[in-house]
Amino acid sequence: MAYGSALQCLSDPTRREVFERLRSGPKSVGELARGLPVSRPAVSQHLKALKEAGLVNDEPDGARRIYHIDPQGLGELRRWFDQFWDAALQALKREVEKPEPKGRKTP
Amino acid sequence: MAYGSALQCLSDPTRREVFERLRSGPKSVGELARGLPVSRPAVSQHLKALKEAGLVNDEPDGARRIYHIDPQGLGELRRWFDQFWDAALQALKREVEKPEPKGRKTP
DNA sequence: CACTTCCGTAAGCCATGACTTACTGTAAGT
DNA sequence: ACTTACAGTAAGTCATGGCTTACGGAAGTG
Repeated sequence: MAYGSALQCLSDPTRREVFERLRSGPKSVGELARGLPVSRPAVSQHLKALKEAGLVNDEPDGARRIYHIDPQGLGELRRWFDQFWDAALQALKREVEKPEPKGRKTP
Repeated sequence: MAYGSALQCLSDPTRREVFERLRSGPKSVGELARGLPVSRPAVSQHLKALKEAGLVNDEPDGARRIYHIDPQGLGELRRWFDQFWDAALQALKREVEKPEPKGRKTP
């Protein structure tokens, strides 16, 4: 159940902001921290959490580290999420096909 | 940005368990609390949070209240999530189509 | 070899929130 | 009307975790 840690990661607004910034492409830590209302070490800690959740990955580039979104964790999240999506669609379908057997709600 | 509160809701394991139990169909509060390692008031508080996030809805049934999954919040979450999914697919596609223009990483 | 830049880690502070018990309210049964 | 079952709210406790500053290490530049 890796989607648990992934969801917990994305629950924090700052961490979500970091993750969203990676959507436009790979970036370094300093690049990600620039403009954020928190310190750079904070961003490092967030990236560590995101990496352990399988949401991002990194590769060294000289003295810097380039982070990018990892499809791995994203895929697990999507699979878990689709279960509810399918269930909701089926429930909605049942709701529509059932024309109030007893009693009207909008008389 | 309603997906923010939705993600925060689903970050808690207990709240996630409640939400997952609703996947098999609408249930009452006591029914949801039965078997969970927390008290019934705790489940009530979780349901309140889930409702404010647009993830569940409820309707009275005598002295009970029946909760069910709300497609509303689920849809917003999915739209937000698909942005990353698409971005990840495009990035993966670029990665595959790019045969190392300069320098080999695995010589 | 200094010096700078970039980054991760450690320690500590403090707000957030998940849980409990106790209470109130509402609906159904007798 | 009394009693029982169901559910939401209030108040208070306590752990989790997000942030800061301070430090240490590794890689480029003069």
